[in-house]
Amino acid sequence: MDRDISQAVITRLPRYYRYLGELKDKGVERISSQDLAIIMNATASQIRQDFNNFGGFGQQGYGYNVEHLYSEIGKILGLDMQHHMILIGSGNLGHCLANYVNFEKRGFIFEGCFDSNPELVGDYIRGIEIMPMERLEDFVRDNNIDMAVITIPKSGAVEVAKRLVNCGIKAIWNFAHVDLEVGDDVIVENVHLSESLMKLSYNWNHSKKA
Amino acid sequence: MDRDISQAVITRLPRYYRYLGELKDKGVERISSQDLAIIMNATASQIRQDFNNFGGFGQQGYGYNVEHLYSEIGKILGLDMQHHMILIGSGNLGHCLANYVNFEKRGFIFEGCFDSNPELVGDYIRGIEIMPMERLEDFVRDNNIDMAVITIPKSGAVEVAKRLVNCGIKAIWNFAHVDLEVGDDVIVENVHLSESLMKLSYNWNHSKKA
DNA sequence: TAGATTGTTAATCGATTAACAATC
DNA sequence: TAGATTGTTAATCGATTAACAATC
Repeated sequence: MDRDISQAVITRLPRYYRYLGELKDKGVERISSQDLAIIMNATASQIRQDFNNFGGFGQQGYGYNVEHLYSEIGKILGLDMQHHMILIGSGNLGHCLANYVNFEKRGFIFEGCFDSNPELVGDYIRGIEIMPMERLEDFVRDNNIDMAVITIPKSGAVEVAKRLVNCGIKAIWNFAHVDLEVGDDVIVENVHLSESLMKLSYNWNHSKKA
Repeated sequence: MDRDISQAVITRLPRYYRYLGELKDKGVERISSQDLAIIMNATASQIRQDFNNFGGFGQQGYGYNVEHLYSEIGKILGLDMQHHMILIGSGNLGHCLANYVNFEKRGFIFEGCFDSNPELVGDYIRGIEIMPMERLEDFVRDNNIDMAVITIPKSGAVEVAKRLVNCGIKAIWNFAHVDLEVGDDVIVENVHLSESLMKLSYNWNHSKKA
């Protein structure tokens, strides 16, 4: 159905979702693209174009029904489905992600955690058992895992990604500072924190001179 | 000097920096835009355009000297300077960031940490003292702090950002899931983890149907 | 010198914004 | 019905890619 939507649009969807959720919580029933544009600091034109990639959610002369639009965007993002996830690496970052209660609310459920450090094996993070890396393949197969989160250092990440792909994982949320080489049928979403910090550094340095 | 470089270019700089660092570590002396393009999965044309935003780093018939280019991009990104940072929030995410040894190597130094939970005050994260929020303004002024990292929940983030701006902070690395409202002279770099995860979710859902 | 490869201009492509007819 | 606001087409803007003259 909705093939070849640009990543620029996809990147904006969660932000729409957030603002619509806030409006919904405030009890706002309907909103025009113009008013939403003001709140979100965007253009009404872009908002209408973005939404129309997925079908007509609005009504002429009325605007958009907040609750309906919110729920539709949620579905587009796949938030109406359950995602069974595993965590590779149980360091601070892994802990932090496992503790994000909001993830679970949105259908992202951590089913297991793996760590190469034998001393941590057997511990629990928020009810999730830490297992040895050897158990990875079996666990993925037995528990219908469809997403993996890589929070280990870059040195081990490429190898782990290969194993994940080999046992059928199709989505990887990668926090290791490498570009993972996977096939076209595997989706990788990178969070490169140090690159984000360098970007801040650049913009800070260069704004001072303006 | 180098005004109005597009954010698309800036976003790519840290990635160039990473690949050039790896080449340097491997002992590679020079590289052409063509070869770099292959390694990085980009186009030679884009690479040359990007570099030329900042001046001519290459030489016709030769290519680019890896070590020189690496060091120049580092300077452009401000990695040759020290950044004095504070951490707002000492949860798992704060811990994880404070423990990134590579940040310190690149000149990003955590000087202090603040938490509203009185039970944590007085503890240390990697040698950094956790202080009560009341001490924020004084500490910033006395220690030449120029960057702040917000790792507290969204509910408190807007208020804290205001206080940071009021005491002169010009760069905020924001992990709270809100858009901070700050003046034009303050740089905010957002890391919205849940939006990143939703994007992964979208792409995963929609790739299956292809 | 000849070959290689940059720096840079021109062409293309894609994304954003503007405009307006359709319609609630 | 008249006013409001969408859905959508057309215009603009910006970013990427291609081409090539300059030059090491």
